[in-house]
Amino acid sequence: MGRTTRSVNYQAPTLEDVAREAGVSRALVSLVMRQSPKVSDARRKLVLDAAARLGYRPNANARSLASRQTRVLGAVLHELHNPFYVEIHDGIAQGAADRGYRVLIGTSEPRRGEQSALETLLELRVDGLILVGSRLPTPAILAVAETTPTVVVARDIRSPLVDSIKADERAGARHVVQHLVDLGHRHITHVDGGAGAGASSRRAGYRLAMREHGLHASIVPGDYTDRAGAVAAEKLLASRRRPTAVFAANDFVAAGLMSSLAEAGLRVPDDLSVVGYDNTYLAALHHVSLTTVNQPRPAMGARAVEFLMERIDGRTSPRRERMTPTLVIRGSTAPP
Amino acid sequence: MGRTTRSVNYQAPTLEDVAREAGVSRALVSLVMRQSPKVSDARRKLVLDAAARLGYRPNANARSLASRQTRVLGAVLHELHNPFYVEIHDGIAQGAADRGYRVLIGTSEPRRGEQSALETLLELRVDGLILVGSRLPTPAILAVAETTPTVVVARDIRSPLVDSIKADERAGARHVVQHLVDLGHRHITHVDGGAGAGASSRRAGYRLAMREHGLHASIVPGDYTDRAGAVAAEKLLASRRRPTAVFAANDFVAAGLMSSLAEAGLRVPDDLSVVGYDNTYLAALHHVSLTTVNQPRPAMGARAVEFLMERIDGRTSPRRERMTPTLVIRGSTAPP
DNA sequence: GTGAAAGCGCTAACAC
DNA sequence: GTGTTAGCGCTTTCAC
Repeated sequence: MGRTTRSVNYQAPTLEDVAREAGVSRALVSLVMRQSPKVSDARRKLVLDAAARLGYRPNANARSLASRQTRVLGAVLHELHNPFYVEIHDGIAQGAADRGYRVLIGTSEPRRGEQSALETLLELRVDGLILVGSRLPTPAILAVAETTPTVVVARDIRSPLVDSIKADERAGARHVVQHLVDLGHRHITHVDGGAGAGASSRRAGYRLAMREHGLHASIVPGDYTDRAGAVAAEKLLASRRRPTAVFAANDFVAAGLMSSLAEAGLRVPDDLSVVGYDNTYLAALHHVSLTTVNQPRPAMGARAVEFLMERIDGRTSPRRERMTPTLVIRGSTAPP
Repeated sequence: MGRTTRSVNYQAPTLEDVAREAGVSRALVSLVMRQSPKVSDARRKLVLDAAARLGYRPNANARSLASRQTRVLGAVLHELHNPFYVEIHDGIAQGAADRGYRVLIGTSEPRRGEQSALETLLELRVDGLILVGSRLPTPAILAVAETTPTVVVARDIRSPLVDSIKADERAGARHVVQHLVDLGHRHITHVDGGAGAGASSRRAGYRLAMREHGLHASIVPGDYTDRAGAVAAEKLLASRRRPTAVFAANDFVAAGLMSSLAEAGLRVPDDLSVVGYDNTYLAALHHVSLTTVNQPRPAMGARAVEFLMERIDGRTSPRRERMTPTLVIRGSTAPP
């Protein structure tokens, strides 16, 4: 095997090396690499062959330093574990690829803030930024938007500096309540999502809908985790007046809830109806079969890229888009 | 509001701007930014204040061009949707942060190969690369390792150029078979993971264990998706000789399997035992309660960073680590 | 500690 | 079409 690793102190070939190998000028190589049309096919091939021979790979740092653009979009997902965000990212990746942009996801230690992820991306001077489900304080986001085109998804920000895309959470929550009321439920409890993206709107929508139906709103605090659902279940089981239906802040909460309920011997939907939110694959599993609210995730991501492109191209007027959520009825709801 | 966006043609302040603002030389600012100890506290503060006033953010491109290192690690996850890979990434993020490195995840359009994600990271000249569950052809990985320190997780590569970390899948599969045999099963079918990372080892481990017990191995082809599980369930239901237990390639396959089984009116584990693999949160959901094999995911990620650091520091001898998997027994298995 | 000077690998005018 | 030139924003000797 001899010299095992070239990795250490390996010197990547440069434009200049390629030019020398091909016997042409550096400028010509640069033009070829940038796919300029004003290069003869013969010389192009000459250069490309030389580059391939050397294993040349353009240095993005040098390139963006000189050109003042990176053709890279930065994405920060609040949670990599939440399939909801990941599916939004699918739309982002697709949209970006369609336009010849790359996407990099900034990450940070588990749960240690999005700020550091953001910072990395910013130092790289990405051309634009998409924040998915961000829980960053608004001022922090605005400060970023001041310097870099920014759009937020699954969160609302009212500022001319950023565009936002989210589903109409209030409407989604109202659909849920309407569905349960139609089934005959009157005692409907909401386990909320705490500070999670969209949680306050879902809570507000629930409150509003309950009032409209002349029903009493009752809210158990939680967050977007199945753990929160389990905790909430215990509270519900211990309460004097058990609801006949529970509207969980998202599918994870609902799953945690259902697990604890099952452990306690309660059956869904016979003893209690449960509704989730987000329509993740979790909800679709037959064992779970959760009635839930669907948001057009990939479409939301694709739209974010669209808005971002417009901003990169100079649009300054803000865009705020509300996508329409739909209720997906499965087996976790039934008449009381 | 006046001029709404500064984003467009916003000119980020440079080292020079900070130096001017602080009334010092550029070199001093550079030293401060790199946290050099040989700067007096007074001058340090002077510079830091000026930088804060201007909203200065170092340009990573310029920095890495000059210093020939980025302090960034690139990660490529085969699938963002698979919580198994994401939890490995948690370990990576943690390990990297502990050592002052950043992590960027390369992405590509859904399902369109890891190669383009890799390319982006390589052009950025990341200091090292971690491939998680990669399905890239080995030569492609070796070509990359030739130029950049590389380690693979949840995949094995025998080459002095790359380190690898994976759990002992064969052992995991044997645990599964042993458990089922102990329960009294003799007709155990394996729904495999096709070309998935580790799938062939799980298959081999299953085969081996079955032979050791003098049992007949029977394999239904699949891949790492719940869809594959559903398809396999139909095949099993249609077969003359239905097994009493199924060992699924991973938890997703198991979930799909259980869903289809439930639809067909079969009960798990009463009519059929099911075992998964990976111990994702899916398996832990009470509604699923899947017996499965656990791999120490965050530890695997952390170890990957450790190896990568050694390689970046110059180690050239390869490391291959096999982590020990453990069987997690839940409610999906019972005597036939 | 501090300042000057060179150069990292590339792009972008600009002449030829 | 092709070659020349001047930076992009930073780090890194090296002399002071």
